[in-house]
Amino acid sequence: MSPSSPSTPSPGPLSLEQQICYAMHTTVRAFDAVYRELLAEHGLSYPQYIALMGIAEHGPLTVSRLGELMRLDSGTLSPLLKRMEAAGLVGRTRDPEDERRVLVSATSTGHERIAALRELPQQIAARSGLSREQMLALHETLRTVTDRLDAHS
Amino acid sequence: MSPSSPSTPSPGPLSLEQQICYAMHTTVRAFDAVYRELLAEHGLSYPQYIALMGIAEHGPLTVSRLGELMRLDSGTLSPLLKRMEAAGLVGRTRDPEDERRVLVSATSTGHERIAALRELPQQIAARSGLSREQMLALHETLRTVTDRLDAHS
DNA sequence: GGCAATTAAGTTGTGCGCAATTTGATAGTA
DNA sequence: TACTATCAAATTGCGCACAACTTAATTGCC
Repeated sequence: MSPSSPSTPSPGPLSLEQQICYAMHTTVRAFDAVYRELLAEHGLSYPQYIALMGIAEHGPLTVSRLGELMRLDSGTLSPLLKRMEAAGLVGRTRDPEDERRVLVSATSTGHERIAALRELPQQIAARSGLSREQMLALHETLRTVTDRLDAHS
Repeated sequence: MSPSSPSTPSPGPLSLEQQICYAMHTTVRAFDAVYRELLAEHGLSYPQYIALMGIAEHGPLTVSRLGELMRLDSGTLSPLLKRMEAAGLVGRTRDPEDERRVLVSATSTGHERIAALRELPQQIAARSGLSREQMLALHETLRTVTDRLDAHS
């Protein structure tokens, strides 16, 4: 009987290389390295780049709203935003409407930094070697997976 | 002119949600949460699970070999392996052939832990909601992307 | 043999990430 | 009004990750 037969769903312990978590882990490491390289000269880390993009695009927003966007909590965002504030990229002010909230917005320096990175997505796309169709397919698959994983919890 | 016309490759700064790095970041966060939940009762973190799989499968191997497999350096692996040794999951011994090297191997407890996690890949696959074909396609795409990203450096 | 160059792990410092807790502000209710 | 509950952000503690450096062992070359 073939090991891929439908009647043998678990043909022994799955090898590491066959597991999706391993593939994801490996790909993320590779992406990380490339972003690190391309962002270094702009003084941004990969999470900072995503945060700055989100802040610049979605206007002044609260820490928890940014947290929903990035799937990160205040334990991660608070120190990250303080570092970005110290770097002059974002401003943080208490919301006068509700002093519990902190509104984060991009400074002009922050906007300039994002503008200077206008070409980054294309650079990454080029390095990834995926066609536009493959890129869209991957994007769609990632969105589907994320939604499904979320649905369970 | 349509914004997706071939003659307009960069129709203004790309929105965060359209960027592949954002999709990857989001998906990884979602996967992380699920692995964290399923591995908690086994006393393993996600990186420890991958490391233990690799060690159990690829026999006694050096720290640097494991580093190639996981794309991590000694700065990450040394403390991680020490924690796993303290937990009784792996053994570390200097290679008598070359005292610079440290050979890492899974203890019987480590093998048992992996055996107890035999069903994890299926559980993850089920939660991800991808068909076998979609899973294989995603896997293939990830491998391709990783290879291409590596090729550039 | 002696000695510089290389190699393998480990250490230090900084940043990202989460769980659990704390601080401070708002909302609700007696 | 006062008291409790809830909510937002920050803090603490621990683990993962990399860059840069250190330590110790091996190799290569004289």
